[in-house]
Amino acid sequence: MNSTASAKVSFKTQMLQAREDAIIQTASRLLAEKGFEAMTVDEVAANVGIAKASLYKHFSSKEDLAAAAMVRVMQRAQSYLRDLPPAAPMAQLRTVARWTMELKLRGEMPSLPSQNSTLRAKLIADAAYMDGLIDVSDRLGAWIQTAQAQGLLNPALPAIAVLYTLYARACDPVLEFLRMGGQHSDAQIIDMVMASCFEGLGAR
Amino acid sequence: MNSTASAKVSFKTQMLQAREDAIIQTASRLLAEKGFEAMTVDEVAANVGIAKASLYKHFSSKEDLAAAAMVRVMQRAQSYLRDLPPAAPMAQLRTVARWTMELKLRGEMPSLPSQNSTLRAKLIADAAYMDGLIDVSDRLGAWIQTAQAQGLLNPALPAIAVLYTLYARACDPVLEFLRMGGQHSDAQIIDMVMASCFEGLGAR
DNA sequence: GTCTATAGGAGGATAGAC
DNA sequence: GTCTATCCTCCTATAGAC
Repeated sequence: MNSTASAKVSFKTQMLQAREDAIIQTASRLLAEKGFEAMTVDEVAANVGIAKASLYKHFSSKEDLAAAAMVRVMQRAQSYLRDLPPAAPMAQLRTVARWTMELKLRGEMPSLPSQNSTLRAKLIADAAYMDGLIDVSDRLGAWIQTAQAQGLLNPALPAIAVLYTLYARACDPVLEFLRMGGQHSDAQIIDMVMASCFEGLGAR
Repeated sequence: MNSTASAKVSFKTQMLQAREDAIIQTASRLLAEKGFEAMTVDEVAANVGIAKASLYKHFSSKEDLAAAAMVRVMQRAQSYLRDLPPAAPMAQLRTVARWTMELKLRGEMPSLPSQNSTLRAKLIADAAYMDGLIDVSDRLGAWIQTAQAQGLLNPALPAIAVLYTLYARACDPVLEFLRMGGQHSDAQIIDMVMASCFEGLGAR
């Protein structure tokens, strides 16, 4: 192996990696737009600009492709949480919630398959996804517990309910409902959903 | 027409009506369980215990069937709101929110097609559905505005944001997430989601 | 690994007898 | 209106040449 051959392999690998990235990114976007069932592999391939058979060289099934997209999102959340500058737990929770809403409005947040589906089974069996989910839940859970101990969270809510609520708000349809209304900017929409999430619908 | 013939026709009509009811109810349940895309007409027919071709005598397409189920839910909400005993607006809103969560946990609340789908277009073109939606929105909207005037709702939220949030909470995945955890009763789950909805995640 | 072409199968919708 | 049997379209997945 000389350096030229080595560089060539590396370049080739990079090209492949870049293509795979493009596939995953497109899949992620379509997953957010239409959901797993309505998304077709033809559509993903066409958007990337490759033949469907080529896509199947990278991912052995539609479920695999979608799972890769979900893993990508989860890893993105992991690195986001890991690199977050230190702050008070309650502030961290608000920051993270706002970030997920921004992702959602940018069409980069595939909705979690809460409904029974083949994708759901695939994800539960996917070690990378579950590891990411557990890591994210642990980090959020630690902040939640500390914030609870500081008396900053609604005492009627167990930590698990707070965690699930934060996950659900990342996919909140209210964001797109309000955007369809066309009366508010994205920033205003996020402020409103943040307010309803943390302060509640009722007056204080 | 003698009375016997008349009774016979009426009976026959009732049978048809009952079958159509069964079809819609089954479709509604499957719609809640799996969503529109994942639900198959074969499945609905099998669950009702009739042939698929028979189902197509009642509904001319899968979209029509699903739309009928959505209209049914909407009409149910209309009559529920109409028959609600008088109370303070804020109390009404809480009562309605709790009722929708109970429906959701009983598997009788088909999730709204927030994602782009053929069903969505069908519903927007469906007069019965849109009439129901507008009626429900008007009734809730009146309570929301009164509650706002009374200073009982979060002033950071315009009425439309409150309305959309109530709609979204009727389909909140947090309900099923918490149920999957198996740590709480349905009543406790609803109490928690009600608390996070109206009081917010933050302490007061 | 990328392509074209196609197999294979699921599911929406219909034909035609009763 | 209900059935059985079938059509036909769309979509996942693969074969085989380059």
